[in-house]
Amino acid sequence: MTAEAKPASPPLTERQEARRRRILHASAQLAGRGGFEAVQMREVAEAAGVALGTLYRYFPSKIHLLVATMQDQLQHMHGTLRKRPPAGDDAAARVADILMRAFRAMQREPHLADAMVRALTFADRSVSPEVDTVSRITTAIILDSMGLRHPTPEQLSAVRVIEHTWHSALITWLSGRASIAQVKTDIETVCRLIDVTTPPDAP
Amino acid sequence: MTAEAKPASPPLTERQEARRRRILHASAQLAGRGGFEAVQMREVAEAAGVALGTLYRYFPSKIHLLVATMQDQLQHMHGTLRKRPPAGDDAAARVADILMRAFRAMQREPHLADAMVRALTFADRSVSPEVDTVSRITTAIILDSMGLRHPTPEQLSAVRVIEHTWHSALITWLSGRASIAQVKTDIETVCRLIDVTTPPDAP
DNA sequence: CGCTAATCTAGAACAAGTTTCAGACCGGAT
DNA sequence: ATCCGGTCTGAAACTTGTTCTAGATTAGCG
Repeated sequence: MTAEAKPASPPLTERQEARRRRILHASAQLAGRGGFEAVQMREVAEAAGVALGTLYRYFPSKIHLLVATMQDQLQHMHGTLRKRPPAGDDAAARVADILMRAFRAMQREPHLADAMVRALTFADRSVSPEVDTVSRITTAIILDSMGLRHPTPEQLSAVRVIEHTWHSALITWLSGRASIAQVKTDIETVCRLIDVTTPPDAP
Repeated sequence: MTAEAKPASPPLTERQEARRRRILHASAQLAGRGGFEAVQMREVAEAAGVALGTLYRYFPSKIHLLVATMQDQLQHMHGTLRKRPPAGDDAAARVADILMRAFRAMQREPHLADAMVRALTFADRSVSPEVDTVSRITTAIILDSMGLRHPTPEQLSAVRVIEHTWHSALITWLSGRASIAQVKTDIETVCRLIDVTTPPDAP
């Protein structure tokens, strides 16, 4: 089980799977230049070689599309990050390391990051399931880097707060209201919560 | 100096000030039912008794309008909160108390909160100055509740992270992905950072 | 193969944010 | 009081997300 898991609605045919993939590719491509506003549904449809109506059948809104794009990219990143274990003595340092690595990946594609993160935080209730999936993947990445199999409720709270900070810090960076250094500080600051919530022992 | 301070662009005439106020009132009114999508520029203009073009002269986009609405509401809230001092022994408890009080205010007007917070996190670079103003007011509220006149850089970092958590937790609540209890936990968790960054002394 | 339901395409149509424009109006300088 | 530049109005136009429709294609099945 390689961390996939679709809601297993109707199983897609090969051609459909290919269409879906073309759409996601076009979405990421367009987002890569131009960011959120450059992802125009008509253009996505054309670039994916698909009719507008079909695009909407696969992704019921632009937000759905971009959140799905984020799922896709996150999955990639999870794989990439997993290859090299995070550096750092304690859990806090390792989480900070992973998040900074992820942040550097975002810096390489700021427009893409913009489109995905803006969509994520703008999503309303109709996109909750998909956003939740993104959240689960993010949680998995963080817990992974902590090397925890059975986190305590307290630690899970800390992880939730770390995710909040991560998203919000990204937003402030993307909108030019915080520097890269600022984001780094914020991440390191919030990671201290892990120490607070991870009491004694631990070599 | 009661925490006002406009960028002092051209000073507005009385009638203009009145228009601006009517617009903000209409915006809050419409947001109060229906949330973000219920704030339609044509309707705001009509409700404010102003031409569409004029609305756009005062607020260059729907996002600008809603962020300005948030500034307005926050200012109110700052005043209200200031009246009764926050309860709690240490700074962390007081901050958590203030934020929970603010959160309860949001619960009374969830649609309005939705419109304002969604606009805030969706805002792009063109709205940075206005969003920054909101951020400054929020910071002021938090520092106020801590009773700090000269916060250390470390404490400021903690406050930044608290603001990140505050916004992001609100978002997850508004989009139905987190319960009220969850938000409470998140706030209390992040407020622990204040203890961590406020070393010895302090009765 | 031939049928049927589901899916896909092309394109029009609609909704709401934003822009534009001609003319009416307002406030300050002469 | 008159004139001028900036402001406001009303209305149309434009853009992009979303919906709808009629007809072509496809997938699965007897």
